[in-house]
Amino acid sequence: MTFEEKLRSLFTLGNQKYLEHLSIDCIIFGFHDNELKVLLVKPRYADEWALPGGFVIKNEPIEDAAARVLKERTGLEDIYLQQFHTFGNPDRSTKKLNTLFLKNTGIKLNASWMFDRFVSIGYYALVEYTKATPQPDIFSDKCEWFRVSTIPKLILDHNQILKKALSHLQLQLNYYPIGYNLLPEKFTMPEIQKLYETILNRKLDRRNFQRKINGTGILKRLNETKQGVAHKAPYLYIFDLAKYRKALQSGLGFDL
Amino acid sequence: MTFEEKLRSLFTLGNQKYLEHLSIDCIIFGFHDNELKVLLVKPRYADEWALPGGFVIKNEPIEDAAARVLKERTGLEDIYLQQFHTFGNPDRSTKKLNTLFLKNTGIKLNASWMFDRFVSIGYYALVEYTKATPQPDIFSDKCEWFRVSTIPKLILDHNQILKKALSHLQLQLNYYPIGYNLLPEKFTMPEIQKLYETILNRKLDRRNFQRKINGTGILKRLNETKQGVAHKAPYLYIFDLAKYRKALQSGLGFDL
DNA sequence: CCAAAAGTGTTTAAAATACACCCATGC
DNA sequence: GCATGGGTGTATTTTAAACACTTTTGG
Repeated sequence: MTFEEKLRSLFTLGNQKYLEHLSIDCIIFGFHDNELKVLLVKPRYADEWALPGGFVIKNEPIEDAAARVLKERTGLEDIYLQQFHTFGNPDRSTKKLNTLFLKNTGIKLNASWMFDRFVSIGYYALVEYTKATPQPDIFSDKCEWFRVSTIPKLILDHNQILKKALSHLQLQLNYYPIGYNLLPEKFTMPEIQKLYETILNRKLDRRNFQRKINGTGILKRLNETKQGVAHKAPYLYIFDLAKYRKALQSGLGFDL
Repeated sequence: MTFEEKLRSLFTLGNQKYLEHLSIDCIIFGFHDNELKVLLVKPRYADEWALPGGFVIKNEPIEDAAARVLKERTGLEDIYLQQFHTFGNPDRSTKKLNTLFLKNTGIKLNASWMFDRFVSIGYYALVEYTKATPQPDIFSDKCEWFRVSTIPKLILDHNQILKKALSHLQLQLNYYPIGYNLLPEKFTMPEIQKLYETILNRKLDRRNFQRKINGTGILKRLNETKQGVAHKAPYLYIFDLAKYRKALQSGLGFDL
């Protein structure tokens, strides 16, 4: 199938495969250069960027749909995805965008399920920046990381969605462990602290942070230090996966 | 329109008015006799009870759809509704129930949008038990309050949905004020404490509770005491609505 | 040898918890 | 008059927050 055939098929027959009116938006967070990043796509012919999204296959659990979107945009699997809110204003429609898109692609269509209003279920994921290989979707020509601190105006209500994901994540930090999938396998205490600081957008006390994070038992210190760094070499840590997973389920009650 | 015509129309033409595959479930909590109650409906010809639900009109915000469900089942308006989760397993279908229903109503249909899988957005509300007038929907013959502590087996995943609503509410309790819409206009300190105890399902210390709830500033003590009660008459309180609403937005950070 | 970052404990303040006596009312 | 529930304050424990000096390494 050519690119154009694929597109035409999606616009005309997509509703045979997917649930109409329903979409998934994934907020894919990464952490790099001591900054929190989020993965965005650039729809062709559009001025604004967008959150990666997708549709729900008719017999597919919505969690699987979210995981599918994540995999398609990053290549990553088995990542913890957190549903945080469903967005359903009646003006959530990409009709304009799609019309522009079709016009530029030379496809003529009067109607499509894709012109309708969409209720979108929001999920966020925390992934290891270096392991993700950003891949644009069929509507987009780019897929890139953006610093959360400098997000441009996005399509529709995507800025709001991102904001809500972030504040949900900030709350979540107090109850559930994060970092696995987001940090390299071995990492240092200052690194994980900067991750927390970045997400919370404030400084934390080194000693207090260390005490608390150690108190959760999700970290194991190795008898290695990070090599090739200036100044004193920090210890390397890894996650204790068993305890990490347990804490994901039952929470770990501490405040930062 | 007769009842049967209404029904037939809904099953055959409902998808012209409503978004397909999408429903709303409302967990309507009330508080009475020092117990937390939840409003359930009994679908005709079914063995099990269900959460009150509804559909989303094509040009309607999903929040409005939830408010509509709440109003239709209780008569109540302007109640705070909290979206808490969206449920989307592919086996969420009431096809069996609907088939049984149609069979018993003498309506013959081969297909209907109502036989499909539904993704359901969950909202919960806290309402004043005495002000609600339970009203069955078109599919149901009963609509009644149940004690949260003794909920029977419900249809589909409704038990899980209720459980999730409750645990969401319990967490919410630490961040946002509750009680308005749930308690009578004037209420006593022991009453609101029992409300908290009921939701959290554990005893709280009288004095500590009083200190904390007063610390939030959302209560105003009246120069009246509750009349016609045995023993020492407790003071009456009302909510300071301005502060209450402010706290609803910005949170009030205390733990119980 | 010095600047820059990491390792480590203690002190202080705040918050949560535990706890006991007096008061008013209906029976 | 007594049993029952409501009103009120303090002492204790726990938890969070503030804080400083020593160690290591690269330049």
